[in-house]
This record gives sequence, C-alpha cells and structure tokens, in this order.
Amino acid sequence: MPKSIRTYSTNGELVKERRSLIVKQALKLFLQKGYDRTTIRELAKSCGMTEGALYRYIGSKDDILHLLLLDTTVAFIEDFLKGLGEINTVDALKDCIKIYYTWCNDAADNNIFYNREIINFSVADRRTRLKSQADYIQFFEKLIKKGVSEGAFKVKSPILVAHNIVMQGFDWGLRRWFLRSFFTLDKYIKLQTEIVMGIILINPSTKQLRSNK
Amino acid sequence: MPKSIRTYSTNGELVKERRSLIVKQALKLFLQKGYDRTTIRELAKSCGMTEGALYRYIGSKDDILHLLLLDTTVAFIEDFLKGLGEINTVDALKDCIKIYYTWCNDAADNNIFYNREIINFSVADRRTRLKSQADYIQFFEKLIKKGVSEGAFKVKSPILVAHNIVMQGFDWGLRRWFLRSFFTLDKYIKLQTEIVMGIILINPSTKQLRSNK
Amino acid sequence: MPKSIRTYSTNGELVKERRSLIVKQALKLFLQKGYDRTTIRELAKSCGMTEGALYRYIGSKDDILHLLLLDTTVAFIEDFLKGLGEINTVDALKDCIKIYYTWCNDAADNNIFYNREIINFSVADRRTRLKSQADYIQFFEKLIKKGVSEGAFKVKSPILVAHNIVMQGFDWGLRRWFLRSFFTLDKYIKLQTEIVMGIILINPSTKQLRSNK
Amino acid sequence: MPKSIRTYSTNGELVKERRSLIVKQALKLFLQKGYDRTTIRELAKSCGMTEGALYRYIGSKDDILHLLLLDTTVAFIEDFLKGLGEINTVDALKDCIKIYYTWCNDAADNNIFYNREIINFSVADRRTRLKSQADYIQFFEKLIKKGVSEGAFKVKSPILVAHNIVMQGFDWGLRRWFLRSFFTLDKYIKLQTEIVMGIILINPSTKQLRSNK
DNA sequence: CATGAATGAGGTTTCATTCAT
DNA sequence: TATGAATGAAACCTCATTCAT
Repeated sequence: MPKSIRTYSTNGELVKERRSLIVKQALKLFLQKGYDRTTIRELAKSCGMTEGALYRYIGSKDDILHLLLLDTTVAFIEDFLKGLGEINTVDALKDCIKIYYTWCNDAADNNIFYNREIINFSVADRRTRLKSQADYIQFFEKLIKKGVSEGAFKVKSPILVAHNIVMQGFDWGLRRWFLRSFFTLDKYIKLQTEIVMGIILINPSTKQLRSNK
Repeated sequence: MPKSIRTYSTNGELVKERRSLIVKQALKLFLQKGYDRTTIRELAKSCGMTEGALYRYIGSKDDILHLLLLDTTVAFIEDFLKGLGEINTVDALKDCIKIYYTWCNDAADNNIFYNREIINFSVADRRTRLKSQADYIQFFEKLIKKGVSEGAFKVKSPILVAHNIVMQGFDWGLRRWFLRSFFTLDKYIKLQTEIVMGIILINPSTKQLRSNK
Repeated sequence: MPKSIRTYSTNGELVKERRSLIVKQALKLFLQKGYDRTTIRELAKSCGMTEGALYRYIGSKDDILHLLLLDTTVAFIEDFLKGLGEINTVDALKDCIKIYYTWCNDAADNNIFYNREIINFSVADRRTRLKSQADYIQFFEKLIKKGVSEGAFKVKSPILVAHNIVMQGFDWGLRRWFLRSFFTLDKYIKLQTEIVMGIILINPSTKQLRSNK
Repeated sequence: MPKSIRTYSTNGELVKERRSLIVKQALKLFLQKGYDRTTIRELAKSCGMTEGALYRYIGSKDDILHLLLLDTTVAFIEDFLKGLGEINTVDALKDCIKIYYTWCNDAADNNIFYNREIINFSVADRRTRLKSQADYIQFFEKLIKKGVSEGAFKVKSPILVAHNIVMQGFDWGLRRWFLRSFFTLDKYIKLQTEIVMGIILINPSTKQLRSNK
C-alpha cells in the first residue's frame, strides 16, 4: 500500500536520515517559492548535497511530495483519545480543541503547503490528505454527538459545528498574519472555544466554571 | 495605477472579447492543473487560437493572472449596502450573509484559484487580493458593531465573529465536494446564519420570527 | 540585372512614392536599432501604414536592404568629372576631395548603416557596395596618376594615398562624434587636404597659393 | 565593477576553458553571420556542446558579447611603452606604428566584429570599447607632441595625424581583402610609416637613415 | 487598395534526470 | 558513495508573412 520510493542506497538508516533532511528543506523551499519554481539544484544545495547525491535517496522530484505527506501524517487523533479517558465530554471537547488548535499552529507550514500544492500530488496522495481532514471533522463530530447523547449538548447539525471547529483551526495557520494582529494563539483558542460552547452547551454556566481554573 | 497590459490590437471591443475568453479558459485550466503546469500552447488551443494570436492580447503569461484578478474584483460590497436601507440591523446581517455566501458559491472557482496560486501573483496584485479579503471582514465587523451599539447584539470579539462568517463562506467554495455531500447551499446558509445569530443575538426570538417568513 | 522587387500595385508612381518613404524610415530605424531588431510592425507604423499595406510594395524584409542600396547609389563620380574640365589637376584633386568629403558628411547615415549591416545583404548587393567603394578609390588613384604624369605630383603608391583619402572621408561620417569635438567639417577638409598635398605635391608652394583664395 | 557572468560550475579552470572555447567559436560565427542570425543552437553545436551545457557557463546570449570584450582587452599600450625606453622619439613612433599595425592585423576579426556589432553591446561595454579606441589615438598624439617639443616633428594638428595613424591601422584589418591585393602587411606598414614621417618630420633624412638598417 | 488578425516556425532559456569519474 | 557536467525536451515568446474582409 505505501508507495515505495527508489533509492540506490542499501543503508536504511542513511536513507531515513537523508530523506528526513530532504523533506525538511523541501518544505521550507516549497513554501517560499512553490513546488514548480523550486529547482532540484536549489534543494540539493540547501541540503548540502549535490544533485546526484539527492537522487540516490529519491526517485524523482514528485517523490518528495509523497515523502512530505508521510512525514506529516501525524497520529494526533491518538493523542486526543488519551485525553478522553475519564473526564467528562464537555471538558474533553475543550481539551481536544486546544490540542488541535495547538497542532494547527505548529503544523501551519505544512498545511499552507498542502493547501497550495495539493494539485501536484498523485491522486492517491491527494485522497490520503483529504481523508485525514475528514478524519478530524469526524472525530469532533463524534465527540459532539457523544455530548448530545449524554444530554450536555444540543445542536442542530453536529457535523457543521465540527467542520467549523476544524476549519477555524486551519484558518489560524493559513491566515496567521491577519489573525496574529488581533489575537495570540491562546486568546484565539479561548474565544473560539467560548463561541463553540455558546452554540452547543445546554447549560452555559458549565463553561464559566471551568474557564476560571 | 491600473497596470496596463500589452496588446497589438487597437480594436478595444475585440481585445475585451478575446481577453474574456482567455481568462475563462485560463481559470478552467489553472484550476485543473495549476498555473505552472498549464502551458501557453494548451491555453491557446483551449481558446481555439494559436500561440501567436494569444500574444496579440496579452504581453506575458503572468499578465493572465492580473486579468483574472481584474475579472473578479466584484464590487459586491455595494450590493450589500443597498440591502441596508431601512431594515433593521439584524435582518441586514442575515441578508448580507446570504448575499455573501451566494457570491462565494458563484465565485468558488476564482477563490480556489487565488487561494492556491497567490504565490505567483505580483506583489501588488497579492496585496490587492488580501485587501479585498480584509474588506469583507471589516464590512461584517462594522455591521456587527452597529448591532451592538443598537443593543441588538452582544459579542466579545466582533472581528472574530466577522472572520468566521467570511471564512465559512469561503469554505463553502473551497471544500464544496465535502460540504455538498451534507448540505445544499440554502441549507448551509440557513444553518450557519442560525449559528451566528445564536452567538450574538441578545434576544434569540427575533431570529425565529423572521426565519419563519 | 537589377533585381526586381515584388509589388501588387500596378501604379508605378505610387510604388515609387511608397518605396521612397519605406526606405527613408527604414534607414532611420535600422540605424537606431539594427536591421534584425527592427520589426516590420515598427517600420509600417513609422511609415503610417499597416503591415499589409507595406507588403503591397515590397516582397520581403530583405528587399528593403536592396532598395536602400539602390537609393544610395549616388552617381557622384559624374559630379566629380564635371569639376575636372579645364582646371589643373592640383585644383581638381582639391575640389574632388572637398566634394567627396562633403558627400561623406551628407551620406554618413547611409555609410554607417552599410558598414554595419552589409552582412545582411545578398551576395550580389554586397558586391555592388564593395565595387562602389573601389570605384571611389580608383577615381582618386587616376587623378593622382594624372598629376604624376603631368609632373605636378610625386608619390610612391598612388593607390595607397587614394585609399587613405577615401577612408578618411568615411571616417568623418563613421566617427563623427569623436571628430566633431575637434574639428568642423570645413576644418577637417582643409587639414586633410593639406596633409595629402604635403605628401604628393612636388612644389608645395602651389598649395599655399590656392588656399589663399 | 567587472560584470560577473553566471555559471553553475564551481570549477574555475573548467569555466575558463569552456568560455574560451565559446568565445572563439562565437567570434567565428558572429563574423560570418552576425550576432542576431547566429543561434545558440549553432553556437553550441560548433563548440561540440549541447545548449544546456553552454548555459552552464554563460547566463545569456548577450553575456557572450561581454566575454568577447574581456577577451580582447589587450594591454598593448604597455607593450608600446617598453619600446620607448632609451631610443629617440622618431624611432619610437616608427616602432609603435609597427607594433600597432601588427596588432591590428592579428586582431582584425575582433575589430571587424566590434565595428559591426557594437550596437548590440550594453551601454557600459560600448563605452569601454570607444574609450579604448580613444586611448590609442591619445597615445600617438602624445608621442607626436613629444617629438614636436624635442624639435624633431612639425605638425599642425597632432591629433588628426594620430587619428589617421590609428584609423589606417584599423583599415588594414577591416578592408583586408582589398588591401591585400596590393600590399603585404610589411609593405603596408612601411609605406604608411613613410607617409606619416613625410608629413611630420622636420629633417626627412633621419627617416632614410634608419629605414636602411 | 488597405486593414490588422492570424499563423507557426523558430528563437532563447530552464531544469529534471543520468552517468562517467 | 558522491560529484557535477552533460543531456535534450519543452517552456515562453517573437515576428515575417499571409489573407479574409
């Protein structure tokens, strides 16, 4: 299933190390100039390699996009689930929003990159990417529905609220220069969380209680 | 101020017509394959022209991006203002959201395109684009603040709510394949409007009254 | 023998008039930008014609070079000969130098042009041009030899002196910006004539006599 | 100050070698067909390279013109000065003419090329070229004035004589096909030197003495 | 006779990829 | 394993020339 990428090296450790470097530099350059306008020469130089050396570890320029995808597939949903252990659903949602928005902040470069360059990805990789976005939404949808079934939330369209949550996280990364002139990340999280809670909480006082901690 | 684009034709009518065709086809191709991967040959062919003919109406490939920008600069804020005549602010906001989301639906291709290809625009054109996004947000912010000063709305951060409104409109266009599997445009507008109103209205009953019409 | 140039017009008068205009504008533009860098579009515009109209009077861009050659073939040697009637050879040479240098001044643009663009001419036209330069030299050579046979001049290599005379005339046109900062045309003619006479005259006092007039 | 030309190679020796080849072939082709009519494809082929390889060593076609200029900037005036040590000015002038005319013969291709293609050079490079021509003239002017101040020469316009000397050197190169049918280089130098000396020497016998050696 | 839109070959330049060293 | 020179297809763009109107 995972597409295999050509290498002339038999030293697995070295391949991993070099690819990791390539991916890191590629993301930087692709963000700055776009995929098409970044040349292999530039990329190799920024990796401290020669072009020939680079091609020992990748099969083609397009392969780098695939490596970038692999590199970013963050199993952050697992992190979420840990947060869901014993605490109540209301707090769980708040925590998840916080974790997710924090991840959006950290992974902003990646997300800007995918948003723009998705067109250059293979069909399979494109699908993987869209799937992962859908997963985030579905995760929040489930959480909201859980709250609804527990009588804590009331909401007409859980998936729309989930969608809004996820997109507003993305927005923090994609439009950071605009948003940062008004909010810090913490403030942004706090305000958006309050808005979400205002929409779905049956008993808004709950919100106030915990946000005082 | 407005950058002028080279043409060898003196027939203004023809130039307009041809450029309009070029822009239309270009948007289609750029969406499909991206700016860099769309060749002039393809574009010319898809316009039913030869390359030489195309260059009678533009000076360079980059000029097409500028033409695309001009083509989209919709004075839709003026349309909004007409809606603000005598009616109360609550209804005005609802109407504006509706007009704006409808525009987002119509201009989806353009917005997807800009979102992705903004990196290829000239600095001046990039600024123009960002400015216009900021204008939308500011417009909604003002409207919300008006409602606040009239005692109809109550809201912690008007600009954040305005930002959310504008971005959720964009989202309808940018992520239409996902959203359309759950909502029609009308349904999406209705639900998002209810959410916004739920957040800012002091007396939620107002919402119910009018949405029954 | 004279190459015929295609025209779609049957009105000889008109053809002549238009070609004369074309040649005039072409020389101006070719001098400024060179033959290759001057486009038919520019030329047509500078003639107040359209490209299509221009091609009614010429068959190709290269034809213009040929027309330019025809236009410049000045039968100035005939003018010289008139000056040779009854006066003595010494004065005849002086007069011829003066006439020739004056022509070099008037035809400077042409000469600069040929010097530079000769490479673009057809082989036949190139030969014509070189032949005409050789004719000038031969003319002065004959004159000098006449003076030698009459006992007025003494000179080792008449053709070399003739060559120098002709080239120094050209130089006035080709390097005018340099020379004009030191001499007027009259001064240049006077000084070069004195030098020539100093070289070939047996009895230099003759020179003084006439130059006093 | 010296314009640097792009190369993708870091091997200075190789760059030098390849550029030297390019310049050599370019001069040959440019002489034959002119700058504009010589294609990069032809040039590359005549260098035994592909187009891509050629562009490792130059940044653009125009750069070749600059390289040609650099290649020719001959510090020949220094050579002259060595000849001026202890010998008297009369002999020095004769030697300088000889050295200069010999250089004109060697550098004929270059000079033909510059004469014709100067229009394609950058403004800076054009100035450099004109300056170097002026330097030659000035050099001879100084030498003549030195002779005048020593009482060896008598001349109305030293700069005009200097100009004639320099131009007649150029002429040997520019019009070699004509001149060579009458003179060898040695003969040409000898005759032109005699003419110059005839013009400026106060005591012509000096000339005879040394030319007998 | 004039217009000017269209053609399309051919120009310069770039760059992903290979391969001899 | 690394180097970096070379390849050559393909990109954008120009412009002499034609031809329907």
